[in-house]
Amino acid sequence: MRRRRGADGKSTIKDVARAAKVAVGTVSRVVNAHPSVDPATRQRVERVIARLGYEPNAIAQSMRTRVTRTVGFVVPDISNPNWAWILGAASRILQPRGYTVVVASTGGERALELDVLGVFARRRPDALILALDSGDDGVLARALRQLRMPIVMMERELPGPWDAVMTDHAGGAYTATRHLLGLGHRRIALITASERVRPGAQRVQGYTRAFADEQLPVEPDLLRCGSFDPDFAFRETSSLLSRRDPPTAIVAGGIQLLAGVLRAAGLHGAAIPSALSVVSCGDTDLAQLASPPVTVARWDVKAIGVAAAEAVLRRLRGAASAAPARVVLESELVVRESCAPPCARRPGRCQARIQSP
Amino acid sequence: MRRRRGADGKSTIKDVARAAKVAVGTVSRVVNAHPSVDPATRQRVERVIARLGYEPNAIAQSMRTRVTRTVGFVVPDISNPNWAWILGAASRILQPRGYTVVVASTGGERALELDVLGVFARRRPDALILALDSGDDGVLARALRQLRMPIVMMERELPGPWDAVMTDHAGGAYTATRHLLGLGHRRIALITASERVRPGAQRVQGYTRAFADEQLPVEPDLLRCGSFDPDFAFRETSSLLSRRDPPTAIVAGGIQLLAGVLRAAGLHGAAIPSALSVVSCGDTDLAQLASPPVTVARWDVKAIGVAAAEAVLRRLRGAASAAPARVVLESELVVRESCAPPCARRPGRCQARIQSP
DNA sequence: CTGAAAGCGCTAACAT
DNA sequence: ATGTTAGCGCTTTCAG
Repeated sequence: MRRRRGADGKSTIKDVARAAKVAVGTVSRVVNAHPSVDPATRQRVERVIARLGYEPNAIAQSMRTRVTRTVGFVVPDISNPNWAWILGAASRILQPRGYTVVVASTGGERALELDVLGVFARRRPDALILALDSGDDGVLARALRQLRMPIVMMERELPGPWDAVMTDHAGGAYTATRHLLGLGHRRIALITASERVRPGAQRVQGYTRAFADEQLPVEPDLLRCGSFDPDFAFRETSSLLSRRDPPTAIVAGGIQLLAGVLRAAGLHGAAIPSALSVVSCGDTDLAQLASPPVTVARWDVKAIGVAAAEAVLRRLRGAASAAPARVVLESELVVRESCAPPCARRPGRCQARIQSP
Repeated sequence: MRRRRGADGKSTIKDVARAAKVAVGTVSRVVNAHPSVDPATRQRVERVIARLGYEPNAIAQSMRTRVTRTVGFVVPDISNPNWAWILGAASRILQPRGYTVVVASTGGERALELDVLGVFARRRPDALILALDSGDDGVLARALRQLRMPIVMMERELPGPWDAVMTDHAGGAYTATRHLLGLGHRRIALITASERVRPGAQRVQGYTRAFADEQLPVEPDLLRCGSFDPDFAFRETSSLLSRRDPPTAIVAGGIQLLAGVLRAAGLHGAAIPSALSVVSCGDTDLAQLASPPVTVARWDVKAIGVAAAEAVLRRLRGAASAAPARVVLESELVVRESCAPPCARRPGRCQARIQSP
């Protein structure tokens, strides 16, 4: 079986054309399902394609057409289940439409974020879905604009002409805090991400508003903003529980933080909810199956991915210059058993069973 | 500032050459850090590049050089934390080396797997890291071979000339089962993935071997192979606990399965470990923080990603035709508090505290 | 050290 | 309906 092939051993459109005794244009037409091809010719070409195992070279196609049918996905850490779920949801929509997802993690570090934008400037995906962490001094926004491709921001607020999909984390933290306030708690700690990233800032805002509503003061030391790392939550919880007047309740302001809070609470022997009430922002197996099950402010994580993918498709289908869309997902409180009224004496140490009559 | 640009508004190597008054070849040389460029010329070109915001078009580069600096990553479900961790670990190695990871989920469905392989046949990544689920009738293996690129299989055993990295799940299940057997359990259930995928098959094998070692018979109905979906574990656990002679212990043979097992056990009021002992294959926050903490057979999930990435790099660095490497990671038992000797009477219902002297 | 030119594999006119 | 051909943007000889 004679056939000439490219250096990598794959046959090219030329090989097919030669073997089928047609011009390359014709092969291109059958590959792209162009209507004006004689059925007989089409069949002959298709047979040759099958015989040679010809696969159109997407690189060459992209070079010609200037579209890669590729969507970049940039997040701080793709190992984080939050982003993994979102990626999964987005790719479940994009993949069947012929788009391939190209991922990159930034570690939330500015330098890497810039690097990654550079990579995508060179690779020319058709669109970008991203969550950038480093604050904006205009450099990032400019870099994004230079990309000249549809961009969808996730859970972040970087001013610019791009679509954005996010969760009302302020609302989530607000409801969580109110719930605790309503139970009679006053020393409520909030552990969450740095205020420089939207979810962190939003939660602080919701928390603060809940206190303001009751005309109650916020104690600054009870606000622990730093990162989404469970170890951060562990350290902060330990530190909080070691205070002379430990908080009677903690809001874990991030999907991954609950694990750190529970671990530290366990180590400190702080019984939940008798000695310490806990609310988590973000529902997980852990929140549902912990003892007791943890009250959470939950939202539809995957919906972020779905909305982002749909925004991308909308742009790519021609609404390229429509006004930036902005979708905000609601957060809802699910009351479980991790919250109780605060213990009056020996705050943070009391044992509910012992104290009850 | 005059400058001609491509249709997408990006300047090309030609624009740079024109503006710097050099030939495109020279621009190419400075971009690729070729040594033989006069320093003065280099500087002039670099300035123009900065001024025009020129970014080499990776598509065109790939077309010429036939390398994409891209690695495909194919798994059943990228939302699954197991794969997300592995992807994270792999990309943490690949990204700094200039490789971009392209992901695709297959849902474990044959048709999609074939689709995805087709996509990658066209996109021409430099290598592929994958976990295929559908059994092999030779079609898949042939498709992979036609790809003519380095391939690394993860957690799967598909015969062929590719590297493989996997975990000794048989060993994990064996140790877990022995542990239970040693405690005196005899009716031990195993819930795991379908036997058609390696982790499922391996766990059944380890479990069976543990019984064989003790010359004990395996009761087939206690083997529940089906999927890695927590809902599957939930259903099977419910079904098992509804038996007239429910198992006294359950091995959750998959990282995600523990959640389903615990949920069902909770609903059935089966206290752990007094009424039901539980071992999980795969360590998680849930296993560590459940009450009681769950004994697990654990292994280093990320190491799979690291090993896969390293295998890819090794091939890409020239060891293209070395014999297929095969790395097997060990699994280790971490005893926590979810296992106790089986309850003698009223199996599956007794309360440990009531029975102890 | 630098310029000129030949393609990489494909699509999309433009002819016929 | 099909053949021909001009590039897409880049790298890489090959001359000079």
